[in-house]
Amino acid sequence: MTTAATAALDKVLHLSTLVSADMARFQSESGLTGSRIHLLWMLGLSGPVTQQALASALEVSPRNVTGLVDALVASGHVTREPHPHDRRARLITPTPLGQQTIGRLRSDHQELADQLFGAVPSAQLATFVATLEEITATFARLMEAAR
Amino acid sequence: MTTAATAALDKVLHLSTLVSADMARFQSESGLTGSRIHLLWMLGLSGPVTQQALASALEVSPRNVTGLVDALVASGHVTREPHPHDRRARLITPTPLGQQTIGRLRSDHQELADQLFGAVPSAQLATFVATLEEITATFARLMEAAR
DNA sequence: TATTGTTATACTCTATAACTATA
DNA sequence: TATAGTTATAGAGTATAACAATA
Repeated sequence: MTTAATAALDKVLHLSTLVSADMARFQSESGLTGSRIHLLWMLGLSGPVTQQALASALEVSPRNVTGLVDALVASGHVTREPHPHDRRARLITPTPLGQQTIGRLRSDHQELADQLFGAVPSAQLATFVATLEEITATFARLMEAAR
Repeated sequence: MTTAATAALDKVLHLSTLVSADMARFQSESGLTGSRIHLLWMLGLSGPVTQQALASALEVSPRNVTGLVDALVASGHVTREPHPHDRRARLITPTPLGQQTIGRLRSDHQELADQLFGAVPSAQLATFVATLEEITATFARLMEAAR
């Protein structure tokens, strides 16, 4: 028998799958991969940063960032510039093409959000968001306890 | 400015991230990878099937399934048996170890669902699920229209 | 002819370990 | 000594194309 709780979790996972599929469309249109898009997104949030900072933000090894940045330099989305105060480090900065891509990521994200939630009455949306916040907080507590 | 809609979408994505992190725990405990777990999960839903069927269910190439099944045979989770009616095909069947893993996947899934949603009042949960269904349906329509 | 699965080849993401240059 | 990044090496997932066996 399927409980109401498992049905709810399954629906959350299903929506995640759909959102991932939507992201795949952006990937094929832009010629970028998911990991490179993720890096660009983070770079858009932070502004120019070192590779170390990207490795922390993406929760990935420094070596991995080297590869992703190599690819984004080759495709013209970012530059590796000398760090002004630390000659060991490099500043990763979006090029105009990179900035344009980040802008499209943001507008697509906003557009998707509006399309999905625009028709939901605000009281219902408030309950939805409050529930999400509750279960996310519960989850964080569970993972904390399991650690 | 962040709209209510983007805030809602961001929270959904955040929860997805947390669920993925939880899955990573199962992976390290079982020694399996995400893709192999996904295959086992599907195999549990379908019962013994051909690799073609798995490729369709996982939305992945037949070549990819060959590699995943190779690994799961090596780790003792599934067997490749001759198909009774079609000598081209192989039936992939979980071993006792595979069945036990599928069972743990299911019980962990159920337990997680209960932990997350168990404390949510049923009226609130109903609104939550109804909202999820609405936006999922909206999404399906959008993707259909874009195709 | 069409389908099932495999071999061949290649790209991407990912990690750890050893190393260089700098702090 | 510690940190930033790269080179070396390796494993896993993924794809396409060519091929063999069978339908």
